[in-house]
Amino acid sequence: MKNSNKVPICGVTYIDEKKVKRVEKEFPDEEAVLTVSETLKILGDPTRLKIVLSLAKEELCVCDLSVIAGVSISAVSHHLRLLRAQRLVKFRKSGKIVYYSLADEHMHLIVNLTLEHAAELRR
Amino acid sequence: MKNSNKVPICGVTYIDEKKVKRVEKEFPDEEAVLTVSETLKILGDPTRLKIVLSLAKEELCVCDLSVIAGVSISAVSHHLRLLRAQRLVKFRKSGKIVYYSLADEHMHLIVNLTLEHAAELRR
DNA sequence: ACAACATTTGCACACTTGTTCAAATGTTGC
DNA sequence: GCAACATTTGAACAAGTGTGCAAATGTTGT
Repeated sequence: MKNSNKVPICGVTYIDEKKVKRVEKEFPDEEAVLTVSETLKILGDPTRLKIVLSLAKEELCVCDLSVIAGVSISAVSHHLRLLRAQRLVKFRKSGKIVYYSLADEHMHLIVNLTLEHAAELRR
Repeated sequence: MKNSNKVPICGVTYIDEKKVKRVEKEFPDEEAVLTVSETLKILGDPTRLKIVLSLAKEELCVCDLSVIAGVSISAVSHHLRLLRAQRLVKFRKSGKIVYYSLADEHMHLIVNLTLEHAAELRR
């Protein structure tokens, strides 16, 4: 951001300071923005989205997820690590096999809303 | 995907084919998955999320967005191009100034849901 | 036509990301 | 203990991304 050192930033005449202040007044703090954007970024990958969409229907092991998502088991595992880190999925171990499932109900809602949005765009 | 050429993929004993088939049965088609993940990816950047959060409250010009988001006007403009391409925002021109706003109501919902999810994690 | 200004665009560069391969870890049954 | 297997992890690499700078575009008022 070079502009902030210079005056005027844009022609001061055109900046609507009232609007800016109004927006900034109840803006989520930096941390919240980062958390949310991180979550959305995690979902913003086709492979991970497939994983999440699958888990929205069934509890599945890594191996089965690999088949559905169409990538290697290793790749799935890497993605699951990210999903776990953001607490979007949970898992339980049963011997060698690890079963994953969605962490909470928010995930379903978010995904479904975005599907609706996509559907609307195609009309 | 190297595994798909080899048999068995995992120990055939452990793959639950029924589950896999069940999930694949009504899976969104590839195109839908790509569209949705693309939308989420777009929102999955702190700067763009700030832009969207701002526009959720006020119609704003590029210059004001630059101040709120804390990046250069150029950067904001680049981001707005992406947001426009995904039809997440719309705009109107008034002389030199271009005013941006959110494209539809889905955006509000998606963002708010994710904020809720974030809030829940912090409890 | 010109100067002033908001916005956009092309380029460059550091940085991030998704993937695979190979090796490591952990678990089961012999 | 050992072999078999599911999963995880680390390294490496190509491809993608966010940013600022500088130049281009478009608009207004003189």
